[in-house]
Amino acid sequence: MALTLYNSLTRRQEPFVPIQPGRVGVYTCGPTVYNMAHIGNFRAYMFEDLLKRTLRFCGYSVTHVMNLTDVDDKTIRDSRAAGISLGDFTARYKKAFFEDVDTLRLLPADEYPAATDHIGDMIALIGALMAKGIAYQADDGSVYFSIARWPAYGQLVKVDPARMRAGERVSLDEYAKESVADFALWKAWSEEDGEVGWDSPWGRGRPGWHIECSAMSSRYLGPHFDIHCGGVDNMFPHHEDEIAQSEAANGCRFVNVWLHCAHLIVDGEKMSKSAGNFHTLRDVLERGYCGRELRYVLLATHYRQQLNFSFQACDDARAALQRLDAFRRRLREATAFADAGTGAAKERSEQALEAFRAALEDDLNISPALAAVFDFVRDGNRLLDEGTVGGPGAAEVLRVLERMDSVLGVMEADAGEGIPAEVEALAGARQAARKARDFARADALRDQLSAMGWTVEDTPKGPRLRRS
RNA sequence: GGCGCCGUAGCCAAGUGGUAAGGCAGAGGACUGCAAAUCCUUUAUCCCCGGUUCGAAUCCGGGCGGCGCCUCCA
Repeated sequence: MALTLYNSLTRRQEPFVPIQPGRVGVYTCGPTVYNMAHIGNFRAYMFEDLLKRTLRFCGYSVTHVMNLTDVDDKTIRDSRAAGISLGDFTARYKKAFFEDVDTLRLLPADEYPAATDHIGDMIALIGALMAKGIAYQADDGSVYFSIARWPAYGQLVKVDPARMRAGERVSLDEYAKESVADFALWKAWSEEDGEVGWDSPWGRGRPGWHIECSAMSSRYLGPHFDIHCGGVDNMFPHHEDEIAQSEAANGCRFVNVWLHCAHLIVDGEKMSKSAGNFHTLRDVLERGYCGRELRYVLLATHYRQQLNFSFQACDDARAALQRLDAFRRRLREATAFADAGTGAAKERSEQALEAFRAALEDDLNISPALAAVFDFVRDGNRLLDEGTVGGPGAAEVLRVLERMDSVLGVMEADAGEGIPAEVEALAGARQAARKARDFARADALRDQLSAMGWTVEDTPKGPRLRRS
């Protein structure tokens, strides 16, 4: 079996074939840095993280580029409202974004190009389109891409330009365009832009939204690369326009595989500020959940499936993760036990890893992948109960579990498990009380430990302490 | 109006022609001094109505319900 992915361009699942053997270039649409990213945004970044980790798991070397949109209507509007420069304003949210990326254990991209650092690349791209006569400058001073002069337009979304509802959501000042479907490449400076603007062959202004992704993706990945991702809402017009601009300017195919993830909804409803169900990562953390718990929630639904977020789901995730943690803890301990033979462990491990791999290779089918993990946990626990796994066998099982986690990224961070001397002493006293069959005292000590946040588990090999 | 997605146990969620994975929660049991952890057993007329088929959650038609995109929203 090999990796297959659902390509939005062909609307079918197809084998993934990289342009260069063994190497994959991935571009993902990143945040517009004008506020805190919400959990819906992170759903998309989580899916991209899963893709990236799966590609690596399958042996590919991945180059990942994620843009930061730091100049657009909203960043300009809100920075002015805040009375600070665009750069100072977006810097705040860039910082917050990277903190969140870290909390959610998203693997960092290789490049995070910001739009404002690549204005030159965009001007060059627009220049190429002007030279080819595909773009034009309208009476309002802005430069537009002419769909009429690019018949290949509309590969991703089957839109009929004639059917587009002119005027409905098109601001009046855009009537300068030759056709409603034309989109801005360069927006002429206007009063609301304040200090923000760059000089160009078409006068002072700023780039349109779509052009940044075309310019920055080809800058870092070349004009033709493997995979481009984003949320479904970006298919049209953003990605459609990117394809048109890039292919028209560069004269070659832009992207081989387009992947889009479905949206996240909350308790069955669209997430919105007015509905009061709008959550940022920080909101979730304030409710007492940790990054990996939200990570699990965002990861556990297939990316093309609408994800229904709820705090119940966070609770479920916590319990599921504790099960994984407990299993790993047992395995760690068991590596120190006597060798119980590696046959059963090895066979079961290979089988589990294969099932896990097969599921992911099937368009990142996470549910069966997780099922493979939990089946493995159950069988592994059974072998541990039976005492048929120890020493090298346990190490083998542990190795496979950690290999799985290289994709999931949800297991307990190692943390040296430092047990305070005081806790250790109480546990020792409790054990002594148990030996003396003074159970009332033993239970009192256990309650005391519990109040301090520690759980005692009595195993055949002695008590085990863990944070609860 | 155009394009598209979805409806499977109390909750989340796979499966897309041969009588239903997995997680959480619940029930019973084993283990334990009691617990915890773990294991075993157990919990589904697959939204409705027709149709195709030897056989449908799975394909087709029609309903009902939820969600998304249609110019800068992941």
